[in-house]
Amino acid sequence: MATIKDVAKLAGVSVSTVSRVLNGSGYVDKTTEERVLSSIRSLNYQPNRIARSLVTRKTKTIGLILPDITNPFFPEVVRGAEDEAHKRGYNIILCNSDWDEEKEQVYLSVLQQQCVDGVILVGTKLSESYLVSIAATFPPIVVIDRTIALDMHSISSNNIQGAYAATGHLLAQGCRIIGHISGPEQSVSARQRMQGYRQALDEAGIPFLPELVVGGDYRMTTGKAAAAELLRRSPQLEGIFCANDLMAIGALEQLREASFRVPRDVAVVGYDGIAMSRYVYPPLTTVVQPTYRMGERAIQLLFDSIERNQPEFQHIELEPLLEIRKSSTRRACDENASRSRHR
Amino acid sequence: MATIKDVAKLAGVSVSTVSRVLNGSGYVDKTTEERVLSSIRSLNYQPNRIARSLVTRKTKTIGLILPDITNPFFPEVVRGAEDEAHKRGYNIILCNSDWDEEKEQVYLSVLQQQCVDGVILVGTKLSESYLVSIAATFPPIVVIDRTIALDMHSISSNNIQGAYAATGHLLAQGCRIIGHISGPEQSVSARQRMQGYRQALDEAGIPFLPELVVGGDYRMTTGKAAAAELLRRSPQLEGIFCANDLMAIGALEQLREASFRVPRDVAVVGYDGIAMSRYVYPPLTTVVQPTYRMGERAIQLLFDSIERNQPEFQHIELEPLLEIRKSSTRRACDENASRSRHR
DNA sequence: CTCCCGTGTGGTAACGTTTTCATAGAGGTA
DNA sequence: TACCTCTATGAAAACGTTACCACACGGGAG
Repeated sequence: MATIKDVAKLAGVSVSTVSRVLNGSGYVDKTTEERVLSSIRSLNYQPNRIARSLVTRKTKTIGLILPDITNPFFPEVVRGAEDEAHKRGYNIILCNSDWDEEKEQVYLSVLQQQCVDGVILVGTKLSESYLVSIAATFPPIVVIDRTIALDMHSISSNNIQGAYAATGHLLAQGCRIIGHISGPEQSVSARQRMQGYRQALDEAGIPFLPELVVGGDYRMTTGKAAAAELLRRSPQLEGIFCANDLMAIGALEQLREASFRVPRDVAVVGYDGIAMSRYVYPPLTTVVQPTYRMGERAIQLLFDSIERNQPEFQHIELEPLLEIRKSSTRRACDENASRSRHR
Repeated sequence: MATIKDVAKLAGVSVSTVSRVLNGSGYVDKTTEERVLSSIRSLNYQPNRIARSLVTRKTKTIGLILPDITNPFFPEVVRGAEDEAHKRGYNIILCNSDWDEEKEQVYLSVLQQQCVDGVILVGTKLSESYLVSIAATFPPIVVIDRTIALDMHSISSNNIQGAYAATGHLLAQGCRIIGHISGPEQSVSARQRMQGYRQALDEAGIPFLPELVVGGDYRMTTGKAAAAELLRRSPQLEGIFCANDLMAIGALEQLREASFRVPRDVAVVGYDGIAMSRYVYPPLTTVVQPTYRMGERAIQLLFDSIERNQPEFQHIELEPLLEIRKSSTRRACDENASRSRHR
């Protein structure tokens, strides 16, 4: 690989001048510039980013830590982030933490050594106090899918509102006995979705029954088991609101195996709006989160922090959107074949 | 951030000694080592990878270029690669090329500037000659999902064999008029799958009819349209072998909308084994590719090239596996659908 | 006694950039 | 003429490591 010195030698100038041409900084004569550029071309020179990073202390690299890229909620977040990063000349380093705090910490430390310019944490399990404590020695951090009150960027969607809309929809479909398969207890968003569920029941004057809530962990198999448990506890069940789509899909499977008809016997609503939700049978009503936008916005926030040096921390809350499909439309469930929206 | 100099000063030794402790290279006295280690701890020192990379010319970073992380075939490949990379102390830089040759080239160049130690190309559209031509000036490259004959690592699964098994399965189910929704023409794997399809028909003594093949591009909507076209051309259709699962899922949707029963009227088989395939209705028979393993093996190959300096290029071919589900089993297809509960 | 080798340590030149400072000519102004 | 400013350029010091070389000490072999 040719270096800046080779270019300088070939063009008959000093490395300083080549550097100035490269960065468009300082004065450089028109004709020398052309000479330099042609040397660059003929040597097929590409500046070494590592060397550049060492002196500028910027790597144009952003670390993205998420639980598991295999989980269909995350790829779109990543895509949003990567697209936006690429536009701005940044690269993304991907890390899978498996919802494991320790692994998250390891990755954070690796990223710090790697001198990334920023970090995006999706669905982190790290405590707010820990995050705030490391923020001082870290490049800017954006937390997605979790609201951090203090000195840190965060992006989330309004889980309470989304869950409230989902449960409200089930009520509007005539369901009165509505179960909830919740997310993991430590998860803030899971708790918020539960809260939205309770709030909707409250406002409809329906008492909250603890036995109608089964704890899950966002995985498909758990959703299936939870649905079975729910049916065991309350055979009269009319609707299930699941804290995410994967569990809802597991629930659909259980219902089918137990010969319940969806939505006629039991209506089901999920959460997240993963691509798969549209193609299960019956197509799953779900609360769509703006995942792509979340990744995109995260990069924008980091960019503002890094390049514009904007110190104010932003807490962005995006709106989730209830997308009604067949799994919950009891009124018009048989005749109305193509009511679902296509994007 | 503390540097190696700070550590050296605090421990009362030279930077060389600290470096030796850090890398476990050369002689260093037991007690000095402890003194250095405790200085490292008390300063919370972390070696700067950028500086290290500049001199060692190794970044412990691997670039992974794929078409679109949002496409459910890829996350598992990425996960396999990332897990294996993490074990070995490497990081992954993720790039989405959108099946766009130009974007692939841009990313390759960026990765080269970034001095990655290796590159994984998944489903690249770049020509073999181009790849071979850049290989000389590049870090080691592994091509996944494409066999490169020449001087380059490659990992693929046997597409002909997989497609042959899929089509053979449809024949075994009694299908005689079997359509094929193919992948993009430029794609080698797509052509191979077509070849396996033809071969199976051949051996069963069934003539190959060009009108039973509709060209697709691996996307769901195309699969849907292609299925419609296939039904228009040949209403007697008994089976469809799709070159990937997404198109198969699109086909299922079309068949449902056109009131064909799957698998009784038309049996459907997909390819890839994406997670979603299990949860559509009816569950999709598919040729499962060992995606996780492909990513994993790719890293192993790169690792051998980088650290062990093994020069021989390997062409690994993994076995795909036909996973039979309801979308193609014509014998026992009805019972489940009509067993709904009445109360 | 001398030589050599194993051990332990420090000094310093890389690595490929950017950045800061110095220099110098050209042209304008007082 | 003397001085300043603008333009154009080069030299050299960073950036934080590793790697190479030099040196010193002790002890065993000859």
